[in-house]
Amino acid sequence: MAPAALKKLPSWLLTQSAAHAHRIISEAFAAGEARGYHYRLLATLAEFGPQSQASLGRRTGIDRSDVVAAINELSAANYVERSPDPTDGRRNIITLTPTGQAQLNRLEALVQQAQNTLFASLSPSERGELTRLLTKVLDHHAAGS
Amino acid sequence: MAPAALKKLPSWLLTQSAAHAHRIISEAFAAGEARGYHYRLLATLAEFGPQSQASLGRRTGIDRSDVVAAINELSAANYVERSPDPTDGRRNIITLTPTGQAQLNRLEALVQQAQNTLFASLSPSERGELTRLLTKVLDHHAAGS
DNA sequence: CGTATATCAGGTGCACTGAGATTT
DNA sequence: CAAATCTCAGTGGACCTGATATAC
Repeated sequence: MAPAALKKLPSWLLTQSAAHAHRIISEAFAAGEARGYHYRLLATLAEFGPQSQASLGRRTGIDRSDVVAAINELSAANYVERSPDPTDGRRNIITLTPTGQAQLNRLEALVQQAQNTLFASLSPSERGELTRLLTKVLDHHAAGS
Repeated sequence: MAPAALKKLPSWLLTQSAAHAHRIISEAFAAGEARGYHYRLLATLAEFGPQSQASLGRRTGIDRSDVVAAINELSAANYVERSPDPTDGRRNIITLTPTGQAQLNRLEALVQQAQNTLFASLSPSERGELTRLLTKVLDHHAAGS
């Protein structure tokens, strides 16, 4: 149905697959009253502990500007706490609350379910191979260029 | 740098890679005064010939609503012609002009260059494997569900 | 009648830019 | 001084929904 010129284009396959992924994942997160940014931030806080917004931005790949808005929302829901860094007046320290950890656990389950929906047509070894290839592409562009 | 919870998540790898792809491809198209929608539509017209906007939407995966706007732009640049279908009063027939074909050729070259930038870290066989896996994922979600 | 087409109006999530204020 | 951090305002492309008018 789609033109051959597109079906042979890796970048098109990538962005189309990502669109499906985005839709499936968004629906999953919506069931948990969340967005992708929320999950990324909560997961990063759980893994690396309390940290500044700038650090969260670098680790999650979320723009500094969008971190502000997302933390506002997470803070309003009492999933994180925002407090000034006593040792550096420029920074806020963002801390995951127990409520936030519980929400992260919920989202974690939803996101794992979504992986199965999204990659239902791939065998476990194919999923591993896809993961390996995408990681390679990503690392290349994350470092230098 | 990014948390392990994310780096192991295929859907995250997919959307992150797609973000890089989108950026690289967008810059390439900007050099040709175009957007992704324009390329998709021109390529589809070149491959399948004159057709209705609804048909273009189905083949490119572009929403019916956005097809209208994109065809407006392509038509203003004289890349396509929009004329009523004499055999069906509901339809417009969109036709690629010679100018549009020339623009498509330019975009084709730009998009191929962008593939090399995007997948520079993959060997030819790895690119083929990635294409195969993504096609499999895409076909699964394109058909039924 | 229901279905398909074209159009318009709008919303949302995501990525991004620019500017300002503050602190190191 | 320069550099980093936080915040706010705004842009833009991609994707999607709903409603309308018209023609099959």
